[in-house]
Amino acid sequence: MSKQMTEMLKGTLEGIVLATVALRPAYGYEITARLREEGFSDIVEGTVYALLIRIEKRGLVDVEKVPSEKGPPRKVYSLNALGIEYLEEFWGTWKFLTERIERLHQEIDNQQKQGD
Amino acid sequence: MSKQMTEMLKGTLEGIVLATVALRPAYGYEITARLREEGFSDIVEGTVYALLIRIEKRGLVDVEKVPSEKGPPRKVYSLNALGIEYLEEFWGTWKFLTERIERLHQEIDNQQKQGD
DNA sequence: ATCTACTACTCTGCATTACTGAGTACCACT
DNA sequence: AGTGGTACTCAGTAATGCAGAGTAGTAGAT
Repeated sequence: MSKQMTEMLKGTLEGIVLATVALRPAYGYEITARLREEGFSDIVEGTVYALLIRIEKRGLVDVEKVPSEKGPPRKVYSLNALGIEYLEEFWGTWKFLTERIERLHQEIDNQQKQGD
Repeated sequence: MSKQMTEMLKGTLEGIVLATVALRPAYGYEITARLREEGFSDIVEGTVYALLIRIEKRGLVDVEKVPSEKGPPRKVYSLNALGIEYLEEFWGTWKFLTERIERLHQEIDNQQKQGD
């Protein structure tokens, strides 16, 4: 993982995982695997599990233990009402940030065009 | 500042400041003020100054001391070749992240529409 | 002259978060 | 017994932003 990406994930990985769970309930190992498929190739399991415990403690998700055919029981997480609310807030914060960064990017772009 | 925004700024504030300086050279107090005007109303000075010292140490910016009419001399930062390269990398990482988050957002949106 | 206010930069300690790297446990197959 | 894949846990570390205080320079008010 590039250092840049690691730092950028701080504050966004939580939203990404909440959104993943919002799409459909999932357990840690599955979430980690899905993130890796999505291109976050170097996400470590420990990071995801720690995050899941965090959001569980904050009461954003409900947890259900489900036996697995191939290993220890799975902790299946699903977004509850508080989690949905929190995810909405995340989209808002994210939108605010992307708009400002996008604006900066375009200002630089325009400047470069004028410099030709 | 919301806790969400604080965490989200980790890893992105650096790019925001680099982009701000790329637009035109600037000094710390000015950058802080500009960020506040842009909507990052609760950015603290200490954060920006610490970040500037960091990117200076990494050799991403050049610094020039310029006397001020109204206070201590200003440290004017401008992006150098290495900084420009680094900023390009930032845009790449940022694009990767926004694409994936945007995709997640739309998948949830589509799901909600189907759920009607 | 000194007090206040604004400009401008610095510094220490803290909270949060992701990574590293190791460990535990359960099951299937050889 | 040993290997490999599934599934979760945990201690220690690095990086970053915030809180809050401090230092300094200039100008105008008291």
